[in-house]
Amino acid sequence: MTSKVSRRPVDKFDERRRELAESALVTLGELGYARTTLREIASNSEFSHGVLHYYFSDKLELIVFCVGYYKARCVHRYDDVVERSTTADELLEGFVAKLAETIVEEAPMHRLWYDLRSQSMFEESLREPVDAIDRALEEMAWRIVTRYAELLGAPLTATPALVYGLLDGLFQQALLGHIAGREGALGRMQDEVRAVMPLLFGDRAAA
Amino acid sequence: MTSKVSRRPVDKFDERRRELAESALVTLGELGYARTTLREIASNSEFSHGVLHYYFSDKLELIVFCVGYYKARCVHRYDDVVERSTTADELLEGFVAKLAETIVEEAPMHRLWYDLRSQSMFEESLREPVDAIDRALEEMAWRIVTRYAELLGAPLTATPALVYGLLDGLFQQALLGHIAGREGALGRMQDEVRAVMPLLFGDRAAA
DNA sequence: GTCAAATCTGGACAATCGTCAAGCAGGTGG
DNA sequence: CCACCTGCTTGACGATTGTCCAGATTTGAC
Repeated sequence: MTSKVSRRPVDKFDERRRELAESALVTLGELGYARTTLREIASNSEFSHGVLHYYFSDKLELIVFCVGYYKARCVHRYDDVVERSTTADELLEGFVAKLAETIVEEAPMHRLWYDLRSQSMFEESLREPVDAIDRALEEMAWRIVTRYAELLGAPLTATPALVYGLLDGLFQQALLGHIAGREGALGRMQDEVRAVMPLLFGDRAAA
Repeated sequence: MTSKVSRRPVDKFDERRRELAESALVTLGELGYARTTLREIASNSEFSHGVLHYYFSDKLELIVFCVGYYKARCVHRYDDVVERSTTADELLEGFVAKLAETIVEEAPMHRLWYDLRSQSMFEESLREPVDAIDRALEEMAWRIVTRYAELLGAPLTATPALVYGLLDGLFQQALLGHIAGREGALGRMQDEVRAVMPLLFGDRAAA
């Protein structure tokens, strides 16, 4: 109906690629980029290790595909908070709450992200897809602060790169602290974000 | 003369360990943690690969030793600027200049640092030495901003963790941009740091 | 000079990796 | 029923890895 042939190889093919990418991301989140092997990925799926070369020409292509697949699900993590909030304070509190929540619930994915970003400084092939995610995350942070400025009614002088750099640095430190088991790492990060956000705006920031 | 026995095995032993750590750091900076092999480290030194197990029980112990060795040389990178500066503006300009300079001249070491810090989220054994460096870097950043506040005569409300998180985030983005060959990445970071520093202080920050 | 300890070499080991290819299962079209 | 394509399994390969060790070499004490 949708096409002349009843079987749609492209859809099936891509669907299985995504399924394998899912298993690969679980493994990558557990072991990191360096220690992840194709056999371990396969053992985390319902297939054998040989099938990976049927759907991916290369280990690197698999990783790159995973990076892109990972991107799609995480760059809109705060959209709900941004859209639903009606006051600046509500937005800020919803934001810091979700920041801590995602560190607790998705720590393996976040440490994988920082691992891959580090690897991109050594592996040329990773730079483009990694940079694409970094830009998408930067836009995500920008959507938050512009909406915050709107609700606050204060002028926003910072640049997207500045905002993302600041928040990402605080987030990374909190993730490190949380994985290392340091108590209060998340709460401290929340306080830091609460302290930083008003600084990005004009004089009315005391609210 | 310096001791009863003319031969000092401990000193010699440690001296060679440092020598090998030097070669290891060169290799690690080029290839990253994942792709660095003991044979490659040895080929970057004047010894054969077997000697590494004479001075280090394990590959991991070698890496950990390298991390600690690396720490000693980098945490005082800005001490000169801090001590020599007589005005707040001079300190800030010296700081941002040195930030860009170290990215250009020591990019392999910095990407290695971020690589190792990421690995510490997967490898338990790396957490303690990595965290020690992170704390030392935090203190380094704190020395800079406290001196800056002193020269500025303005109150400093931020915490060490906040200051380090912010600066480290901006530094990391600049390093990524520089390694990826993006023009203006360093200059943009310098502008961002110049914009952020005054925000950490009281109202007199417009200077 | 002699001898033993310290130092270093280079090859070998098992384990593990990415990759590949030959072959099996199962459904589809003719 | 046969031929065929797709999806998948299994086992093997060459290469590379960390590790270990037997022996060569160097060093320093006497």
